[in-house]
Amino acid sequence: MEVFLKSVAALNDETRVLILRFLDEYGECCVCDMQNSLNMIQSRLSRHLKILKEAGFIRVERKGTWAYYSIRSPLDKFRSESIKEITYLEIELPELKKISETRECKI
Amino acid sequence: MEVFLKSVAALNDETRVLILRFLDEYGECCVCDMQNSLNMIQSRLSRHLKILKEAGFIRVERKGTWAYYSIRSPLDKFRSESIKEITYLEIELPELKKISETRECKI
DNA sequence: TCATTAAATCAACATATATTGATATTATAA
DNA sequence: TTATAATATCAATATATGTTGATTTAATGA
Repeated sequence: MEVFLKSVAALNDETRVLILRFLDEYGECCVCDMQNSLNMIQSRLSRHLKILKEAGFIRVERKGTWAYYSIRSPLDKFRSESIKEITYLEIELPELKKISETRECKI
Repeated sequence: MEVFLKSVAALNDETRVLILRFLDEYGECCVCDMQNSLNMIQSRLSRHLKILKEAGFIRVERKGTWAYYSIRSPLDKFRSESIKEITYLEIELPELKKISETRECKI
């Protein structure tokens, strides 16, 4: 029950649904790129990434000061069905702005 | 997005997960029987039933003063996967107390 | 019509969660 | 080391949601 409710609670927020959709579309992405692309302030984004991570939807890999997030793989049936369902929603996805690669983050 | 979030929000509560599991196990059931079986006060149960109904998980059929709730059928993929996932949770299910049939409700 | 019963809704309150700006942590490089 | 940049966490506040007891609504039968 606890694990299920944690997954469901993580899905129960428009911001997090958008983040999942974003990562599913563009693949691994660092926080500052998401800040830029999704136009979210850092603390807000960080909070939601933590919730999604602890609910088992995403994973992090640290590379220096950067944290790269991506959809966890493999996902169990319920989580992957959830992601699939989110894909069907046809959310308007902002374009990916990869400033991290230019070494000009300074967000 | 709105419909998806409504479904997810409906799942995001231990009480409602239990109600779904209960209805899935025992089939159509009236409110007073659920009150008794699940040991919930009427207003609480009624609120959760409404949320589940509006999220598309269950349906009601009125028979006189009684309201019979059951899992809606057919369910779309996400909702039926959710119900399936809930079944796997192995929730301890209280037994069904069918007092409504004895005509001695007076709850 | 009036009383009774099942169910729905309301009002008050308590708890949980989201947002923001400020601060802390961690890694890198000068 | 010290400064800087990326990310995480904290504190304060606002909003959403759950619980309860009281009230309302709707259907039935005397």
